[in-house]
Amino acid sequence: MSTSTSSSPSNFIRNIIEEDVKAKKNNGRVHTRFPPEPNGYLHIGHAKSICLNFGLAAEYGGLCNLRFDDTNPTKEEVEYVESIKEDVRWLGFDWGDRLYYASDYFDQLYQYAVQLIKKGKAYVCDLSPDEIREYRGTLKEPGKNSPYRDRSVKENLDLFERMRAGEFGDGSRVLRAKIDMASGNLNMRDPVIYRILRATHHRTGDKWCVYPMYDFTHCLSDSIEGITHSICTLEFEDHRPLYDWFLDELKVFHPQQIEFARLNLSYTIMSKRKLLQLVEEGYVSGWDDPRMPTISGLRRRGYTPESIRNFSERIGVAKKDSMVDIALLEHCLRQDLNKRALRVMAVLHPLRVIIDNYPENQTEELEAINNPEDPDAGSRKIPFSRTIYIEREDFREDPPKKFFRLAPGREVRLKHAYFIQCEQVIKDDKTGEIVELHCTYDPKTKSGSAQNGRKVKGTLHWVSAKHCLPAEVRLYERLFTRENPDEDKDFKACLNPNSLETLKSCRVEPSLAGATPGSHYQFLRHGYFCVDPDSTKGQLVFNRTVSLRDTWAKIEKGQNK
RNA sequence: UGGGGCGUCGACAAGUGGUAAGUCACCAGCCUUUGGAGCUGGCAUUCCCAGGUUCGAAUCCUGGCGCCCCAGCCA
Repeated sequence: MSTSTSSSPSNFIRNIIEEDVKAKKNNGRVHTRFPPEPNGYLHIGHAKSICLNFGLAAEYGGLCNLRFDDTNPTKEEVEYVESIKEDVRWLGFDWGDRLYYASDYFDQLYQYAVQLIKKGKAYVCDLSPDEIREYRGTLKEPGKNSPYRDRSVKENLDLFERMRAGEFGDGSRVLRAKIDMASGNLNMRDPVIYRILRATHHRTGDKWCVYPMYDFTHCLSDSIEGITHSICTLEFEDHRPLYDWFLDELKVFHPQQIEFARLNLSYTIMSKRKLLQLVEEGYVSGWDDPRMPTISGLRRRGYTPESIRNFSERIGVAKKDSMVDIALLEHCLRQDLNKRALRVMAVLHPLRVIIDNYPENQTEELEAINNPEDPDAGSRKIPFSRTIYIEREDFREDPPKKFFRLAPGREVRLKHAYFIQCEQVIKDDKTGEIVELHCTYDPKTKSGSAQNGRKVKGTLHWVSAKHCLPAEVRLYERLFTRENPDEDKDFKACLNPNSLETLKSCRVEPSLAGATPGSHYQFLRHGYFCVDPDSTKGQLVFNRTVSLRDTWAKIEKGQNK
């Protein structure tokens, strides 16, 4: 994956690294890491971070670790670590033999804590959680010292050891860093660094009943791994002074932290907590529901790793809070799929068409190109016969201006086949619904062009009734109706009730028989679709990944105004 | 003056004292056996505002204004 440095847009992190390398800082070494907590599935926001960290390392000939920040056993599960590994791999990145867990460092971390105690820089505090909060003060008023702040080193060492040995109850005591209760930065007001928690950890089991807090763990884990550039999101800017304090007091390798703005995407939410809520309360079918912004959801929806990586590159990296238009993500997707997706014909809302002058029992095999964007994709044969299905919306009994599809008396082209002309409309006597069309074809227009140069405005896709395959098609719209669902008091209030439409009686061309889950196609004139794992032998199921740009829909919308 | 950040087109985003890149979106046209794709053109006399320094300021200085983050024994 050699994204050439020259073509990559400049950003402030690249500039910093560039200078560090030039100045031979860390001997010119670049080592990053992607540090997720295994408490949920990864989403597109994480993808930005993954691409950044792995991308930067690759670009400067460095390394990138995958490390799980697993310091809270009450929220973490192996299911999540497995999904995270799968997602990072799927995105196209390789952590080599550098798969780490903060829990691997628990012994070392414990020793670091002991060192702080010995330096008189940490103490065991018996205040209750409520009391700690009270003593912390407020944003504008300083806090006050804990009555336990001046315990002797000896007593602290003894108490901390007994905390670890399980002598005290959960939450009864904590180990705190002794810094400054009057600091304007709340993170510096004697933060908790160890708490007592009797919970089985997914990796260390019941070995520990004290667990280090994130702030203490994270910076020291980066230090232990020799991370040169600790890239994280903006909200940790306030924590940097604390990290600096730990690192300096302990006199260990000091990574450089750089903060950037997390990704916000229009019409979607990125909060793991809220995503979990959608899953648990059944608003979606799971973490990999194709409407979810999770990596697994995007994958099932039909997104490609290439499109996500390209997107990550194009949104840039900065410190400004921003909201990226989801149209950009969709653009990257279409751009990728346009080049690689095989074109096939599928009719989503079938309308029967009988070609009266076409021989009753004849079938022709017509040549169809697989992808006009890719000559190597070759071509295939598709069957044509007297009865076909076309898209219901491709016929209008009373066509509006600029509608150049089929209508009574009109002639259009059937893609790869013949020109047909509409002769008769058959309706249901009771409902008035159009049930079928009778047309005639011009045998001299085979493969779609007239010998006499006659032009036709519209080209329709179709399938042969006798040969087509049944299929289910799932159409997705954005999950939320508001550009920024987080602005709502209850983000679920703007959930889009029409985010999923399931079409059960679709017809697709026979070449799709045996299509495997995950494969991408362009349904001509509709959009890009992929085969869903729910497909069975008798019933193919397709997800609409993204629609094609629809100029007609835009025109018609304008006409109705 | 609690602390920390951030303000460049509708949305992203380069630019780091030499006279506003690029992308998405949008608009117009060309082309087309996908109303797809592609191609061409348009789209910030101005960079949150006001002063100042300078031959020259988005970039430097001063003062405002606006937005985001922080009071978990979560990460």
